[in-house]
Amino acid sequence: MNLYKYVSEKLNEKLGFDAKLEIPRNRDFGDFSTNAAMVMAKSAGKNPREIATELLPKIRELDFVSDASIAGPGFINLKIRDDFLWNAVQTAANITKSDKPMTIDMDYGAYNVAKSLHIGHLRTSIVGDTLYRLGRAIGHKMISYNHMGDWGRSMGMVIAWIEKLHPDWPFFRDNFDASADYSKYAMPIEELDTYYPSAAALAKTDEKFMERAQIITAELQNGHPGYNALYNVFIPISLQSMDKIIRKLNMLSFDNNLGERNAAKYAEPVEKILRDKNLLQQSDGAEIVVVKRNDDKKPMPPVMFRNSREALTYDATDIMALYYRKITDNPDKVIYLTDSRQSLHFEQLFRVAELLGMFPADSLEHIGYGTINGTDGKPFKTRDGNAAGLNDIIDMVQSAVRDRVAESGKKLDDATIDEIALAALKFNDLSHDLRSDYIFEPSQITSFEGRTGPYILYTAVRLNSVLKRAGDFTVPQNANMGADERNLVMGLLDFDRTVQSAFDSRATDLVANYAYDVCQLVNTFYHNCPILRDDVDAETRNMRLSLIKTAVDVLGGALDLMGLRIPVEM
RNA sequence: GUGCCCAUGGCUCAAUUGGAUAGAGCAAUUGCCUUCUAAGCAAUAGGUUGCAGGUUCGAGUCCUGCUGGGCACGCCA
Repeated sequence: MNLYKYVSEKLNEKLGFDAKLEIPRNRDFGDFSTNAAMVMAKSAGKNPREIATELLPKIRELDFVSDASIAGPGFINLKIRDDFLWNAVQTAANITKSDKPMTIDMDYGAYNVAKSLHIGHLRTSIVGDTLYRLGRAIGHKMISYNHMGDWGRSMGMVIAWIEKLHPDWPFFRDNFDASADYSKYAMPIEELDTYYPSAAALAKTDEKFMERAQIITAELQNGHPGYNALYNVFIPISLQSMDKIIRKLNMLSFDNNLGERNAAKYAEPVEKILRDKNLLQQSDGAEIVVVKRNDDKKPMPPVMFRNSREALTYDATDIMALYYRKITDNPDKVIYLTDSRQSLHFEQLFRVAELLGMFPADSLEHIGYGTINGTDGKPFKTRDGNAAGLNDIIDMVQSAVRDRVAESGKKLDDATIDEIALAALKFNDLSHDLRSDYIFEPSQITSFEGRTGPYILYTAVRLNSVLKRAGDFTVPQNANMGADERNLVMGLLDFDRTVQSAFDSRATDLVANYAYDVCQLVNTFYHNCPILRDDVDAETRNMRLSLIKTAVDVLGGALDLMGLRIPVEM
């Protein structure tokens, strides 16, 4: 039930005017408020309060309105009838499906093969997963892509490094036998993870090594059998390690783990379209697509399709990936979720897609999120100055929860501790505005007072505990609500609206902050309104129990959208 | 140099996308466990929304200029 939408539509219908319904910041003003009179006054050249006085009787005719009054410069404040609210709140946890469902490709994660996940992958993973769940809940057909970095220079670096370690391995021989089984060359993930950083460090000082890596990259892409066989040895190892983190973060698994390598298969058809449309140009030995327009005020460099060493760049593979999605999903929208530093790249990419006639500009969307910084305001690093690994961060939060539990004398199993830790980590990430940077302070994440994920879980756990003790109860037809109960009802009735606008504006922080707001209302109610005490009469008890049930459903719904679960106890 | 983004109590973040008295959490001070889980509730204190103009019934939000910060700008992804 989307109360906001319902009231808004009925009100506009009654007034014959498209007014904007607002929820007053100050609840004393009423449940809803409209500025219709002030907007109408402008075109009519009249006093807003005068018009408001004319509108008031009409508004009072609406059956769900218990009171309407004029305030301030001409706001009309509404109060909703309690019996209407009580009836409405029974379906507060339901999410309204979209009346025009779309097919939406979501590109997030973008994990790199043979490079362990680090803090830079945190937001794209967590927020991407939540956006996906939001879209799905609203009824869109969501298709997720982990566009893996599995075909670029880093692959050449890793292979070059292995060549350095094991020059005697068969992959590097001229008489390589592609039909043999090479699975015995598989290395543990911990070892594989060290290859890229080592190679990258060496390449910085050793030009010859860098050159070798570049040659290998090009040869790999052109089908060199030995390199491809070796590549096929370490790819599954890497995929397994990604999968482990995905499960640790309680993310939905990707519908597609298809990256640059898959995209590169479509080089030919894409290049043909580019040539047919006469879009490819030679420049300094490279092939480029000019995307600059005459009316551009900002610099708009060309898109690099193929570099002077004849390797495909990520510009090229991104175009091909888009082509692949067009011919397989034919989506209404493609949403990319990456670091905001890639904004220019995506603007260029979208222009190429438009030039190719593949996707209109408004069907492609890039959401750029800010960086996660340390207290110094610079990208978060571990104490030794390295980018913090995702596994290390998760472990750190988990051990902090373990300490906290030990301190309190509670006994919780490992699964519960992991769930609490995950809530701390994910809520922190989701509750921040996507577009801005935020500061990641381990001590703040791991202290669980106030505005945190554990606070939300704790609230839900307490509610469940009451429901469990209470046993069966009946939902009363009507309710005589006090202020705390009524405030909670209004909060719960805002769930559907929040979900809708969170997806519409791609703002996952709305869901997280909503959950927190509801918890505050719940906890005030919980504190002030006894339920199972002997002096509470049956009618009141039933009313409060049904309210708690709905609150758990709503909180559970919000938590589910964040990929979190309510523990049994904590 | 060109362009994009940001600036809100001591700290970390909000503000229904132009609405009414700018709200939370942390840190500080204080009260509440013989009551359904105190990871909780309640109270006090803390603000010229970076600076200067402008737009209108109304600006933290929109426009202009300035100051300070972040980021990007063809052969990495």
